[in-house]
Amino acid sequence: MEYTSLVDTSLDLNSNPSHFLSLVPKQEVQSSFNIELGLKMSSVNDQDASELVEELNRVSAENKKLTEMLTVMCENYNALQNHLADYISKNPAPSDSATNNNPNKRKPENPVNQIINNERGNSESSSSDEDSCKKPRQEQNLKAKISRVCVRTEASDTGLLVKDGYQWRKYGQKVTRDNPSPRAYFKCSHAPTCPVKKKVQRSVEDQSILVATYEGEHNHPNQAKNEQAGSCLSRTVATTTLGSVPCSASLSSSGPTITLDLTKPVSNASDEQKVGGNRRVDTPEFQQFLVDQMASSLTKDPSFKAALAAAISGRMVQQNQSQKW
DNA sequence: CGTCTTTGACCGGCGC
DNA sequence: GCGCCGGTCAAAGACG
Repeated sequence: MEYTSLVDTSLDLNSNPSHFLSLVPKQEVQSSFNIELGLKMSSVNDQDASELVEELNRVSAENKKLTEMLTVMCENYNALQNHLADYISKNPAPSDSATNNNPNKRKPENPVNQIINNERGNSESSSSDEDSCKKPRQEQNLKAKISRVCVRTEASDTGLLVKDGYQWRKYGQKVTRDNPSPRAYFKCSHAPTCPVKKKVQRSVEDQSILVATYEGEHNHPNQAKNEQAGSCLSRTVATTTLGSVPCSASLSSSGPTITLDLTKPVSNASDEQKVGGNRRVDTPEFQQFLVDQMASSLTKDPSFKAALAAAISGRMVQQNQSQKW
């Protein structure tokens, strides 16, 4: 099975930010404009007054337009949610026995090659998961959730830290056979109360990508999540799995960018998504599937929306200021 | 001084 | 039974 870089699906939000303005909460939009207008009031004179009034009208009209777009967005979101619910009910997750055909063969596999989607609860979705190969079925059933997250880091960043809002305690590090990069083992700092563990290892193919494998579910609130979600995204790039598709959002100096990482094959993708072992990403059906997956996953993640909204609103202010000065 | 990280040792599962 | 391998433990050191 060969997966290469199949298609560049990067969505550069800079190209036309107004398309995404509907994602920005109304309050944020208003506050951004208020800040901008407040700054201008300090240097106002009579000649500028009419221009300011004119701009205020323009901004108000734009704000109204944005509100309408937001309403439409919310309606689309609800429709998507309903669509997703229908889809899940009609397409239940495949059972272990259906996919785990060769449980005893230990194959050297690249962890990045298995992006496991747990959003729909199909936690043990793939025979390719190295853990599932070795553990008794009973134990597999006990594992509440196993998910895999890819995080792109700066090339200079040699650490194995994946900021996800939770606190982790490192308890081990190993060099595995299939990857020269060491694998770090973390337990949730709330252990033993919280049973969640995670493994972090660099991708064989791309050393700048950290692959974090989470086992279990946190039984406590993520206290730092709200504070860290934004900083985490802006620091480097946060990547998650959108449905079965790995996706990353970066808020760099050049602006917000969402990237679908299709260089990483998907383990639990249904077979109908593959033809002869290769994904047919060029088909309209598959692209629609990607869009659906992206939309549903993005709209589900409040921290992602918050970070995205903050980035876009910041960008708007930046653009308006650059136009004015 | 308490907490966290590092790292070698140890353990258990698996294949031969 | 033996060796390989991934996962975990725990002592020692680093750090604030």
